[in-house]
Order: sequence, then C-alpha cells, then structure tokens
Amino acid sequence: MSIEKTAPRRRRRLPEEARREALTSARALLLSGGPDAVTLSAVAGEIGVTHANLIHHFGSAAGLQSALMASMVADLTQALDVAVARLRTDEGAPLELVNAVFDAFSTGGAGRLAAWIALSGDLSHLEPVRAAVQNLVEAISDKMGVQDDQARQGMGAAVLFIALSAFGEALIGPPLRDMLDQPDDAARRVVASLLPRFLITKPAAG
Amino acid sequence: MSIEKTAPRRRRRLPEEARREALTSARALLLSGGPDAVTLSAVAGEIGVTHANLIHHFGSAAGLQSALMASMVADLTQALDVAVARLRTDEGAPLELVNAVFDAFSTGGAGRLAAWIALSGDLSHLEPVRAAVQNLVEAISDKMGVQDDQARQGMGAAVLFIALSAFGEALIGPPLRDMLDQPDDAARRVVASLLPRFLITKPAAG
DNA sequence: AATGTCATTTACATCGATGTCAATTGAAAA
DNA sequence: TTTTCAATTGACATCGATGTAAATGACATT
Repeated sequence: MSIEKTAPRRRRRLPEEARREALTSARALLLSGGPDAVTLSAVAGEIGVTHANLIHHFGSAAGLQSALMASMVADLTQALDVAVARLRTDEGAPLELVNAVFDAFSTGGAGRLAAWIALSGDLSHLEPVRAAVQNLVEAISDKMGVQDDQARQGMGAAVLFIALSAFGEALIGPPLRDMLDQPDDAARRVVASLLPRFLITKPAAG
Repeated sequence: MSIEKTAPRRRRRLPEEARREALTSARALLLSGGPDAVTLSAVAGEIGVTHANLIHHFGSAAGLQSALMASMVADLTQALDVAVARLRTDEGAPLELVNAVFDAFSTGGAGRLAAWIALSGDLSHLEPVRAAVQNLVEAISDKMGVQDDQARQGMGAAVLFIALSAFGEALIGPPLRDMLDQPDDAARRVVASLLPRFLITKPAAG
C-alpha cells in the first residue's frame, strides 16, 4: 500500500497570510461591487474559507472593513511617498506627479475607498494620509524653490486641487466625460494644463 | 353628548403626498447617515407610517432608492437649469455659476448622491443630467461668443473640471482641506481663479 | 345612510449577514 | 511518537431588512 500522505482536508495558513489573502479579496470586491459587496460570506467564499474564520482573524465584520480601509490607505500613502521620492531625486516632472495621483485614485482604488469612507462617516481612517500629503506639499515647494509661507499656501491649494480632481475623475469621471463628449484623458489634461498657474513662483512684489 | 368627530386613528394621504414625505425623509437620512441609513424601517419611522406602507407606494426597497435618486437628480438638473437661465439673462458672472454648482453638490446633496450612484454601479440614474450639462456648455459658449467646435470642446472641458472639483469638495473636501491647512473656500477660490484660463476665447490663428 | 375604493396597518414569513461555541485537525514542538 | 497550540470548521442562534397577505378604516360617491 502507498505510504503517501493523504491530501490535507484543510489548509492551514499563517495569520498574516490569511489576513493578506482576505484583504486582497475584499479589495477586489469593493472595487467591483461597492461597499455592500464586502461581506464576510463573500470574502470567505473567494478565498475558500468560512466566514467564522474571518471573524477569528479580524474580530468582527467591522474589523475586516477597518483593516481593509487601513490597508488601502497605506497603499495610497505609499504611492504618494513614491511620487515624492521621484520628484525629489529624479528629473521627475510635476506632470508625472499628476499622473501618479490620478492612477492612485482610479486604478489603485483610492477613489472608491475615499468615497466609501466619506459616506460611512468615519474619517479617522484617512488620518495616515495627512503626513503623506504634507510631504507632497513640501516636496513640490522645495523643487520649486518656494520660500515664503504665502507661496507655500498656494502649493497646498494646488495639491488640494489635484486631489479633488483625481478623486472626482475616479468616481464620476467616465459618465460625465461621456455626457460632455470629452476624451478619456480630459481630466488629467485639464489639470496638467492648469498646473503651471500654481507652480510658477511669483516674484516678490517690490 | 358631544358630536365632535373623534380624532382619526389613521392619517390618509394622497399618494403623491405620501411619496413626497417619504422622499424628503429618505434624502435627509442619506445625507446624514449614508446609503445604509436609507432603510424602509428608518424612513417609515420618520414620517410615522409602517414599512409596508412604503412598499405599497414604491413597490420595493429598490423602488424607493430609485425614486430617491430620480428626485435628487431632478433637483440637480433644476439647479443647473436655473444657473443657465441666470447666465443667459442676467449679468450673472461665471463665478456665480461656479458657486451654484458647488452649492448643488455640497449643500444640495448632489455629491453624496453621485457617490452613492457611482458606488452602486447603476449609472443610468444620472442620464437626466446629460441634457442639463450640455445646456450649460451651450450657455457658456454663447455668453462667451464661442463659435468653432474646438473652443466649444474647451468649454466642455471647463464644465467637466468644475463638476469634478465640486463633487470632490463635497465628499472629501473638509478633511483634505484640514490636512493642507486650507480655508473653507479654498476649492471654489482655486476653481474660480483657474476659470478665466478657459473662458478667454483665443483669437483664431491667422 | 349605504357602499366602494384604496391607503394603511397588523401579523407573519423569509433571507442574508453577523456572531458564538465547541469540536476538529494541521503542524510545530517536546 | 506524543503533546500542545491554534487555525479552521460546522452547527446553531440572533437580528435586521425585506416582502406578502389579509384585515381595517378613512373618505368620496351614490
């Protein structure tokens, strides 16, 4: 008779791995089906475990949602940090930064995430983004040689403007562009064309 | 003995009135508590009826949600139409239009509505907006004396840009402005300052 | 006053999502 | 091998949201 071990009827994962798989699946569900699609049963079914197992790892359904938000926020801040790094070292043009932000919000799912958080009401999950966007303002200011506080405020306004546009594009861009007969890249082109207005440092008034 | 009529134990409304009350309550719930707060029980409790009554008037919970979306979209289009009318008759400046759009998205609740629709996935409810935004482009183009199609495309881009910014401001504006130390009116001021870039009609190249 | 219509309610049924707990079992440690 | 740990599961309970059907009653019509 064969001495082969019978295939295990259960797959046992390390807790980190289990959480990782669950969060990956949950993110896909959020992006495809919206917040209501992120249920314990749905996530569990996708990765081949039971919903009780998810409760074991995340404590509760709210815990899973919270972990998902934290995970996606972490990815967003990382993307922003990468953009900052490129801006500081490379010859990375500001346009590259605009593209990075737009990609983070649309492809990366930060847009749907932010909308979910905003509609839910618990904005605390966005807190880790604060440092990232402030770094972004710093980086642009340094790159542009901005010194005075007033101009730095203007850089903050520019980042606000880019983020709001990227967020809007990610959520309602496609249908709105269709209504206005605008091409796919209309939003980023507009933002890119308006950006120099901010980045040109005004000479101090004499 | 008194011949006074005893107070009726039930209040009987006309169907239109019942629907109107329900939609008003549902909108308040959406704006305060998000999409998940718009349940049959919650709406029914607010206007003093049973949830079965709402099903009688709207057919189903989905029917109520659909009617709510249609109602809010109608208000948005009406707000846009009013802005168009002011722009055509009055000396209404384009800045007034920017303010009207921003107010519609934030105060009027169109922002949360659009986010809800976008996350839900059924974009068909936004269809009535198409004519309104196209009218908006027409009005601005006429006011600015735009003739050629290329410039008209630019007007479309401007409307897209305003709408995306207003939408973003309505949803994630407050926390994002806080992170960037920006004043309450930062977003509209940015949009207003960038608008002339679009509205100045370029002279035809010779 | 009698009648019919239909808005409204009451009671009940269903379904999905969440949560609990004890039992099971894969895998490492002893 | 034996023991121990804990990831995993299965069964069950609960709760809220949705939906259904019959009964009730407010109000207009006759």
